[in-house]
Amino acid sequence: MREKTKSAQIFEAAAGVFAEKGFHAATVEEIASRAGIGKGTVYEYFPSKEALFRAMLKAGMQSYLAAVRERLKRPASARGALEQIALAHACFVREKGALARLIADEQGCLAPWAREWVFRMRERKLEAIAKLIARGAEQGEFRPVNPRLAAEVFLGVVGAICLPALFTRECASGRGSGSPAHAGLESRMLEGLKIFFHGLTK
Amino acid sequence: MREKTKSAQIFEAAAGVFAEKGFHAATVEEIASRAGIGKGTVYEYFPSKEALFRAMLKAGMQSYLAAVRERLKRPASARGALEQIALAHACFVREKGALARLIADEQGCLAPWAREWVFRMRERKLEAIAKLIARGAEQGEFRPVNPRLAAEVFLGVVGAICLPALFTRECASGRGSGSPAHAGLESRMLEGLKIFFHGLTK
Amino acid sequence: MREKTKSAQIFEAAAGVFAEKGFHAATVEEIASRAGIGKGTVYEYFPSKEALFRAMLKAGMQSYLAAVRERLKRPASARGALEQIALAHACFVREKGALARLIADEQGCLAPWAREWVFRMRERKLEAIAKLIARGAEQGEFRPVNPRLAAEVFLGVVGAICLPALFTRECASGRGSGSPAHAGLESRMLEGLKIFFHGLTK
Amino acid sequence: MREKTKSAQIFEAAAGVFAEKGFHAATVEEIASRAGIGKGTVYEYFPSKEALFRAMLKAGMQSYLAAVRERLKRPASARGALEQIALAHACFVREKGALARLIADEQGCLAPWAREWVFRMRERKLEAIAKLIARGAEQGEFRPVNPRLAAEVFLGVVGAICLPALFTRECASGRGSGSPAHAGLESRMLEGLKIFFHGLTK
DNA sequence: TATGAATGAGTTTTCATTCAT
DNA sequence: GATGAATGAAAACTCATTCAT
Repeated sequence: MREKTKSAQIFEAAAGVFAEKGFHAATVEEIASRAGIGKGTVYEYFPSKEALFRAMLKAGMQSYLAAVRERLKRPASARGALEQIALAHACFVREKGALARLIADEQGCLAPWAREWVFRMRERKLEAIAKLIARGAEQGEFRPVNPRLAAEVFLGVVGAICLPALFTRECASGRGSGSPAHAGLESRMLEGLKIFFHGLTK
Repeated sequence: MREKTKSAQIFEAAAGVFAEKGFHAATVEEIASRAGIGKGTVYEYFPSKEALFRAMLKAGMQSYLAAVRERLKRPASARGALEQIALAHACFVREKGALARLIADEQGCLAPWAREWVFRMRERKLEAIAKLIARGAEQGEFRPVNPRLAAEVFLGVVGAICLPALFTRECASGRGSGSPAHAGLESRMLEGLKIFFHGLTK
Repeated sequence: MREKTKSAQIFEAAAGVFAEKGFHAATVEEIASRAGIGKGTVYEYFPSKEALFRAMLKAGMQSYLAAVRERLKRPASARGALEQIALAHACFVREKGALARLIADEQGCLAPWAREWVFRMRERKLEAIAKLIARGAEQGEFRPVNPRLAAEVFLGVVGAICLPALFTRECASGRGSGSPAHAGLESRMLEGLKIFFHGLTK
Repeated sequence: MREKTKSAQIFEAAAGVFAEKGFHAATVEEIASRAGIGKGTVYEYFPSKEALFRAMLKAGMQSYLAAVRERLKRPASARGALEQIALAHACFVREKGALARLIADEQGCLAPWAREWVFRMRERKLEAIAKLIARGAEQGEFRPVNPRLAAEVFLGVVGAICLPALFTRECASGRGSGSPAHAGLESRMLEGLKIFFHGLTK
């Protein structure tokens, strides 16, 4: 009766190592040893280092999206919805720092194919957020702005607020809640967003 | 009478290759061949691949800072100063795409030491910007806000606006001015900043 | 009531895989799966891959020798005896193509120890055949020749006639009788031997 | 002023190791060390172990064919031509034992692609020899026989005569002339062929 | 000074073998 | 007995670095 599947164990170790070292500098050996298994065992679950990386990114992105969707279930104003997205982002960063550095981090220095994949993900997020902002503008909640541009600004703000938390070493240990960089991440997020929303108001 | 010193030639080639492939996937051989010199020659100028990387980052950062300082020479309002910083950033991205992806890009997945170095650079920038914002608030130009937080938001906005330009392939070729992603980078920057400044006003 | 013992099952699968891939490229996993058993089970019957290979060669050689002896039971002229040997060889190739490629094939590129073993087997065959030829010469059936040399020539002829059948893919499937390369193997053998016997006559 | 090119050095070492161990069991490290160079150097000349193997086979086959053609320059009777072919074969075996085991040896246990390549080479040889035999029959030199079958028999005889020389360890050392297995290889070849030619006569 | 051929440490990947179930 | 998940030794291959020219 193990709590985690072997795949999940490997994912977690891989996220940590890949985030710390980057794809090329990470070694399968270190991933395996951090997962507490033998090197060969990794290859029982993933056909190659790259496949492991892709699978981990994909799973991570799905869990990220699931967290966002969960928070958007209840209807809310445009501002409320955007705040929920931002808080989901902060929460993801706080709880899965290592993964977040690879996924939520929009600008990772990855292999070209990974960069493109991450970029496409970002485009999808931008579209959804731009739609929210456009709706907010139509309904008089925001002043009229270029929704696409405002969406980019929004993601920039959210990312910037989380950045310090991504640089701390403790991220990797999973439960970074005690780290000073994480302290009040959500409240700093809300306060930072106030500037953004103030910029969209009236 | 060469236009560029050998070091500068190597820096330029290195920036391109490092930005495209990342530190580990980049090979000294490709850097040398792109610089039009022999592999061994690189080692006449830099003792190791890592030393070349550090030196290139440092030189790049210095040219970045010089560009910013140049734009801040003439006295200006706080908003004017921040706009100049943002435009310098955009200009740097447009002209040295590859380098920018490594330097201006705050979140690169680099080796730990490089990440820390980049992080410290960011801290210095944040301090300077926070000071500008605090001054603007004191002088009634902005409403009172947490200057440090606002500075983070500012960098987030500036970075987000430049991001699409950093993803385009043409960056590497040095003169990316024709690329659609670069078109109107400065005007998009100013428009994006309007939201930010609106958020700081009244 | 299984028709075949587990060992025989494994032998058959092993012969196929070893013949197709060679000793080193063959994997225990594929042998097991082709035998329809689990990988670990192979090790219940053979202590190692190499032991399995040796045992399979040995068993194969025994069945080859048994087939030859069976055909030599009834007294015959020297020519008749040699023809029976050749036909036994052809028959073995036709029915156990994969094994034949490993055993009857005198020149396999095997591990050194296997090569020596195969070579010793060949020496024994040569001795027996040389004796037959010498007897034939004594009794006036053949003209006087160097019996050892003639025996080598005999084996060369027999092997050459069978060669095309050893290269066909269908060998592995066990019952290759339908293959064009096998069609008339025995009659081609007898016709080829006519040249040989003509060379020994008068 | 080296006597041999680096490629030739590697070819020679590779032929020895591949012949002794087979393709899969041979290691690049051993080939390199036998060639007296570093492991990495092999990869400066050949992109992969397999490429080295193919190149070595091809070069070896060309030198084999060149040796045969050289001996067929002067016009000769069909028998004379066949004898020259056989002697070229014997000579090749004596001088390049290791390579011969891979090339002249018709039945090597190689990777499938290599097996097919060797088989096609054999087919070409068979055609040429069959033509010689057919011509000899037309001109009354030989009695009428199936030329294709007779060619197969011829190759079988030639191969069988050389076989003992291929099994000796000294082959690899290049100049195996002192080995007992090589002693009188040519004279044994001619004597063995007498049986064959006697079989074709009258 | 500039070069690139040579090198071997380090990485990914495979697979024979073990052993708990 | 039978199994297959787990393992790590071993092998192909890459590339930073050296050094003779």
